Amino acid sequence: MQSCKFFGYLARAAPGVRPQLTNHYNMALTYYKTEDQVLLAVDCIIFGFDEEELKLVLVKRSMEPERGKWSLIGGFMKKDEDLDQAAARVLETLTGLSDIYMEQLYAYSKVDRDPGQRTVSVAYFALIDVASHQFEGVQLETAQWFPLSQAPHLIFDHNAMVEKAVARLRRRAMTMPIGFELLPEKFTMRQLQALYESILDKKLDKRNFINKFKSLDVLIRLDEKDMTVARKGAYLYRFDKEKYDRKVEEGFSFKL
Amino acid sequence: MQSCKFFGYLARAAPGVRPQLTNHYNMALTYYKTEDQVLLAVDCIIFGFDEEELKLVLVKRSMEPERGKWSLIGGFMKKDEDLDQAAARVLETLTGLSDIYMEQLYAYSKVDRDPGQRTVSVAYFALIDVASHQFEGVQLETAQWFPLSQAPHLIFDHNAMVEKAVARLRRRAMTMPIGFELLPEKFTMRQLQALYESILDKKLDKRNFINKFKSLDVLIRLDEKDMTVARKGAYLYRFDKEKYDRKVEEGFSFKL
DNA sequence: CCGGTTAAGTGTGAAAAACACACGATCAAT
DNA sequence: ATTGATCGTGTGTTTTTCACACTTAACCGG
Repeated sequence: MQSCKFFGYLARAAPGVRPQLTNHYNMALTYYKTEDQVLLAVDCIIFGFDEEELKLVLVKRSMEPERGKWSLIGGFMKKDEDLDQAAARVLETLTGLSDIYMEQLYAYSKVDRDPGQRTVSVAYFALIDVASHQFEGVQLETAQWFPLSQAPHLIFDHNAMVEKAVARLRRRAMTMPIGFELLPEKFTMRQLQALYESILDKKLDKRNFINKFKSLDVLIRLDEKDMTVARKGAYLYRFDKEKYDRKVEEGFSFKL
Repeated sequence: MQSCKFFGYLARAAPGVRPQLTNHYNMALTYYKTEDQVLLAVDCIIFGFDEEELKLVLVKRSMEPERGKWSLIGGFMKKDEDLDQAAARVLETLTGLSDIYMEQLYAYSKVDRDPGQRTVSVAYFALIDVASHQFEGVQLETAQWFPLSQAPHLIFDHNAMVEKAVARLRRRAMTMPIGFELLPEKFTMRQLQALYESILDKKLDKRNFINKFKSLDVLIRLDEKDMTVARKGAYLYRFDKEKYDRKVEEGFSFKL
């Protein structure tokens, strides 16, 4: 945006001081040096859907102490990357998955949240379709899908992170037709409804649901049918990303 | 929650390693040492309302270079405080205001967002009633209220922060009767409506607005009238925090 | 090949919420 | 006493939401 933004924080901290051009750099160094630095972690709440229910990935700690304790996957942000990149890297490193929908959730910063060292953690949540994104790699010997309702106690403040992520996912689901990230490319209405039911944790009426979605006009009904699911077979649908994006720009609302 | 959470990140980073109980601490130190630390800043978007329109506080940088550039108020988080505390401290230091509604907004982390040094900034937004919270102190020689629509270009990514804060405020206003923070304790319906109109940036119908709020049942009409505002005088209302909190727990929705 | 079984697809009417809309009341100032 | 400014109020219309039950297609087994 601007060219020289060097004294942003300096200006605020010492508004009376008027440094000369000759020593900007030193002053900044001096100033910054007095400030504390902290470790910045990212933790990922990875939601998945597998035709039945909403799940999340947890990793089991395999060593003492705390053997048997579960945790979100996480890692530290490096100096040469931003938080989004760190979250994507952590996800890829630990699951082999890339190009996944991720969204920043909240920064957790309680002083004693990590007894090891002062760490601030920024939680991210990710959405993936379980079936079409099988994990690869040994890292995940310890990782496991948990049905949301059966998630165990987690270390640190990870349970709070999960709760907040669920709340966010729920709000997203109710206000915009998110959730396609959680389904395969082609899906049936039944699957979509099951997804919404498990996100919102309540039963929805079949007809009202389909009507609502039809009126949103972001689905394309294909000529194919999924014959495995019923004698009669169920139409497959595809998400119309273009129409969706156009509607997002127009700022459409959506209520379930 | 649990007692010994020490190896949370270690476990994830090196799942194959199984440290002995005797050297937990050293291993953790070694591990943590290899990770980068960064400066963590907080920047505050301070919204205010003064009977007419929505404003925000900006501080003018008074020294070269960048003289005349505006910025949000901000500062760095210290090791012995969390982000909420840091935000409250920054707000109090620079404006003398304490006990103000604040909410974490988003963490900004682009590598080059602050050319001075690698800094991640967590934005907070605050809501205050301009009239009953006059600034004190010299610090604010450089601070100034700006009507939202007339806010200037800001340093770094501060404009993006403001945009996001406005979006959040708008969503809040539409889904829960927030905004009482922005009004004096007693207020007229007209003021409340003017506030909502300036948050949502559109005209609302007087009768529908009052009906909507009446049906929410979180306002108490006082016997007093504000006679300055019209010949006839306008009823004063008070926010019923108890009822409101009860409703929030029941998870009420609200749409404007 | 025919009847039985299973899940899919489909539309309407009632209730609730949202919206548009206009005029009389009050009091101060002149 | 008249004027002017602004407050306060209620109803009818439209839109959205919700509840609800039967027919259809295809496979399966006898």
